[in-house]
Amino acid sequence: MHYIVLDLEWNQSPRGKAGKRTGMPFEIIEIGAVKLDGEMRTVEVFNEVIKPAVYRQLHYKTKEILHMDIQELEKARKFQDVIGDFFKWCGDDYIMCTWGSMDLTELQRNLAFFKVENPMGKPLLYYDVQKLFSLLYEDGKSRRSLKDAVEYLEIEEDIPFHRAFDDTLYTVKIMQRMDLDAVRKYVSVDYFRLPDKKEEEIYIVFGRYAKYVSRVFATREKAMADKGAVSTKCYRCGKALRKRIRWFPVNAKTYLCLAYCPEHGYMKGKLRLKKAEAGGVFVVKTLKLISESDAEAVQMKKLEMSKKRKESKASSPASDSPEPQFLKASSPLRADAQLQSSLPLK
DNA sequence: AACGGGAACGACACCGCAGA
DNA sequence: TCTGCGGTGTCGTTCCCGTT
Repeated sequence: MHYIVLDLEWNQSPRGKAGKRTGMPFEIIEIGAVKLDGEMRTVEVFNEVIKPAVYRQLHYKTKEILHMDIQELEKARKFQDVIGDFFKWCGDDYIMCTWGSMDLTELQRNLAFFKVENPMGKPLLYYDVQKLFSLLYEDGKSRRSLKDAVEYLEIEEDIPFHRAFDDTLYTVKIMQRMDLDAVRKYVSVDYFRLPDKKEEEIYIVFGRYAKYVSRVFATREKAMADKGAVSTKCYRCGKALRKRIRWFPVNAKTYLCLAYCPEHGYMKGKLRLKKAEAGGVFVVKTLKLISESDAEAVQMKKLEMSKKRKESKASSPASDSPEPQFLKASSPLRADAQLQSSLPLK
């Protein structure tokens, strides 16, 4: 099993949205990759630029960021040839590692656009090294730039950033300094190719949480009506849990819920609705066993959402009643927004 | 049954930061 | 300039429920 540390550079329409080709917002113009063995030792490298077929001029931003000119690209081979060699070079037992979550999506978009067979696994699991970095050194959510991470780990900045192979080398150095074993289980899922049917849906149990990726539904309503999509099963014991707080929206795309496992305690659910590439929506749900105080936080979040709205309403008519309206709002909760059973919280 | 006010919903804009 | 992600803020719509 090898690690393929990959970095791509791409270009976009020099005329902005006006000149954008459907199915190809970004055209890959360079591939850099390093193959590592299990001990993080370099086995082989791959480094090649690609002749653009769609956007034959560089976008000003691309020019600004990347250190390359169009003449260099014109001499290169075309995408279909380079990518064929690249996958041959990869072999067939590997896991991709990238800095950030976009490279594999864009790679697959380019494959689809040029009608090249996609040889990568489905579901496509990979390591997002930027995320692993955050899990190890920060809060697990922050997204540091590659340069920041390099500086943080005191890696010598002896080559410029923003060339595919050079950025790959920096990513490799970061991986070599990381305690990869500590975060090994935190694989990421690429959402370009989604499950077609129920049997293909993705369910991964990590140490501290579980993740589910649904198939594509025609509408948001159909997604939210699907049993599997909205269920809250304990990932420790498999028991279908009763919700203490039903799914409630925290913004246009995110919902939270709170369930309770008699054996393992409170479990928080977070559900995100995402747009699929070919239309429709799919669900990414994470379930996490949490402490009682975190469970209270979910309850607070729900109350906070309603309070915020009340305040924004109350501020407009400028009515100065001595007693704020929301203090007496203990009863008029909508039936579907009410707690299903009384919470032993606070 | 019709009305109206307030709570809740939900679609959308926008932000900030990452990637190119 | 464009995409992705996680988040906040705004505002029109929908729903509930008490009043008539």
